[in-house]
Amino acid sequence: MACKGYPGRMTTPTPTPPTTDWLRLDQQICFSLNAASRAFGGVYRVVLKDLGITYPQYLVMLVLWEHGELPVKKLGEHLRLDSGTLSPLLKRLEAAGLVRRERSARDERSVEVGLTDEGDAMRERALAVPRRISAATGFDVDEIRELRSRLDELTSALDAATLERASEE
Amino acid sequence: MACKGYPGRMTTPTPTPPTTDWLRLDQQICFSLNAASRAFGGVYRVVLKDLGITYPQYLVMLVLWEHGELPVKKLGEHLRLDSGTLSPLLKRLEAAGLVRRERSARDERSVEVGLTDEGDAMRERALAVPRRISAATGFDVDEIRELRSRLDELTSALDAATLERASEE
DNA sequence: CACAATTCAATTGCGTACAACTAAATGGCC
DNA sequence: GGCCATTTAGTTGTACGCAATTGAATTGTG
Repeated sequence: MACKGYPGRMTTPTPTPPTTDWLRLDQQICFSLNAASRAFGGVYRVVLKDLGITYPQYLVMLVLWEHGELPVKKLGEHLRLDSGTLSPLLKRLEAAGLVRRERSARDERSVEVGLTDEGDAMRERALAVPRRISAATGFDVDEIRELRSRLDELTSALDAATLERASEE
Repeated sequence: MACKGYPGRMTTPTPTPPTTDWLRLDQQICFSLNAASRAFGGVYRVVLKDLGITYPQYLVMLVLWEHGELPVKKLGEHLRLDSGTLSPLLKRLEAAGLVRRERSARDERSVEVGLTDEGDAMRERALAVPRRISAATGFDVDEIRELRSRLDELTSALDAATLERASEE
């Protein structure tokens, strides 16, 4: 590295930001959101170690436990994920023996994803997960519900805004 | 693929889940959180295209605009990120001409990250970003603040829980 | 001063995310 | 039936995020 020795500073650090500085990190809702999301990731990593799957893989299993066999497309709609993310993820779940993938007979473009016996059996063990996670948040059920609905509102608004901007071009 | 032809279903889709099914996707706060975080990502991707940086890179710039020159370690503390994430990210910002990295003279282990003139100048253009993002959320300032503090509580609780579990082993 | 423990950035390896593209299959439409 | 737009997974390339490791520099202790 070394970057040829340089004395002291490189640039004037913003002299005196106004009291309402819209660029302050702690003002950014997105940062709090991102941080909370990653903090959850940390807890799930610990809790899911028993099951040997990652958090996104756990989400896929949730959908399959709830809905049974499903084409990749539908899976992606439930999870907000596209095939670029799901294809390799599903291959890993398949390699782990938890799901099975097969071309649909009626529509050869579609791939149906279903649980193996082992994947189905994991549901029992997974029942302990939500309680452990819930305990880690320190929030009660009503607080969680409230926060959840707020976040879902936010997501809807953001999705709508993204589509608007995309269509402006 | 082909998976040797298989007729109909693969596994019994859970027969009749109890009314309070803790494994339902829409019950998971983490999913709402994750979805909101990625929805933000989408909006930022559009808004930040003008500046030619990604959202995590924008967060780094926020910290540098606010605090001026900083060692990688401190940057990571502000952002909850480690060198595994920051090192390559900072190299990209350096390649883009926005930041400069140099070994500290006092402590050769440490690398000081500072803004270039170009990086400092970008601050002006970035002032438009928070307003555009805020508009996209459809939330007013108080709602945002409320949500932010809730999320920060959540993050603290989750971090504490992660540390507890880690120390249990 | 010597030497072990610690600190710090970088690297490696793995697993998401997502845009852009490819290729196969399907469904109108003439 | 032949043809074209659309749908669907998969692949490629780029960029996080994080655990684990490496290697250099520093600090604490005798």
